[in-house]
Amino acid sequence: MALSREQVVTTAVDILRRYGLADLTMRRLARELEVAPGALYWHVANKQELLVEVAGRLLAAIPEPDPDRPAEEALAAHAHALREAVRHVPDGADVVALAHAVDPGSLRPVEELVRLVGRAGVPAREREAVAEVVLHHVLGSVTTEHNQRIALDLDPDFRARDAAAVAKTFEVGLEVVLAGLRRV
Amino acid sequence: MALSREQVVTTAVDILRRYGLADLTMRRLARELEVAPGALYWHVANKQELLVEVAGRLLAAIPEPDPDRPAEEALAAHAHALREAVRHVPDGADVVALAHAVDPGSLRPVEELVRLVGRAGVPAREREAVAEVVLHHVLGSVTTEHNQRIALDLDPDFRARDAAAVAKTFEVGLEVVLAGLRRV
DNA sequence: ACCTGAACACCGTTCAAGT
DNA sequence: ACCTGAACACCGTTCAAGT
Repeated sequence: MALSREQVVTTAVDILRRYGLADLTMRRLARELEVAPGALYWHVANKQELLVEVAGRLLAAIPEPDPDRPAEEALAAHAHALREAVRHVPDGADVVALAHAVDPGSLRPVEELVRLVGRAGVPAREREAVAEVVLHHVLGSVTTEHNQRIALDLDPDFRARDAAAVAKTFEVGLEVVLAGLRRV
Repeated sequence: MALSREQVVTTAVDILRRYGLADLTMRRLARELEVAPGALYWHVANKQELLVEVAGRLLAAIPEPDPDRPAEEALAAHAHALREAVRHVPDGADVVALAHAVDPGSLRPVEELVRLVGRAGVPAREREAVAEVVLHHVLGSVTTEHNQRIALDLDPDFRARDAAAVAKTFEVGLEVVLAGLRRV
């Protein structure tokens, strides 16, 4: 049976989940699918387009924000959902950041984030700016957390601040931004 | 006269300034220095280490924060200085983000940022978390700005929001974070 | 001490030619 | 329509051997 775009993207997500971004190469992906590398370019324009699709998949399970909840609460929940979607996939945050950079507006949950910021009272002109702050915080804190994990594995002296404290970083930062929203 | 680590790093910065990160390869760097690629590995352990050094150079001109200024004012000025240092170098924000990820604590102005957050009244336990929010905002907004410039060049229809408005994104986000600091 | 030559094990992408 | 084979133009890194 013929290869499909669907199949290409699914296998790409699989490689990412299992081995991380460094192993997600077009050639490796072709090997996994038992086709020649050139075959992929029938289903996908290039690697960038593939990564945008992969990022979409990572965030696909995030639920639409509940319109009946208080705006700020829904915003916090959405930020947590974004974080969780990306936290357990190696280099997941980088892939989403890349996709957002390459093709902003292509990620449904990011668009929802912008609308939530609006519901929280931020005027239309400033919504995207504030949503970017939240998004950068989510993605940045996940990356920092992963790197700290690596540092911990590599260098056992690096036990100064333990893993639980590291994870709390996210909450603190999110609270600062939410407090800022109330004041501006 | 023999090659030196100094010379290697300086030329790397040069290539980055002129052609961006995609062109900053070990082989290209060797060509520019008129040596074999292997020669670089006498002066530098690997590409990661080189990029950490390059990031340090990009931020080297940032002045130490003025201890006599009000904390919040000094913090805002420092954030602006970080932004300016990185804004005019193609992929400068990515290089700094990478260096910070690979070797946190290696960038003097980032350490100063943490101390400024402390001076602004954030308790020691939460200083790093908040400093990361500011740093991610600075680097993230520069990346977004650059990508928007590219989109503008590529697709003239993308004139919806003009360049000046795009640059203001940074100010809005920074104000939200500063307001958050006052409230938490 | 410092560098070259040559290799190893890879990349992303294109494209004529096949089915 | 969909894929292969083969090429093009690259990567980062290592290391024996030279000076």
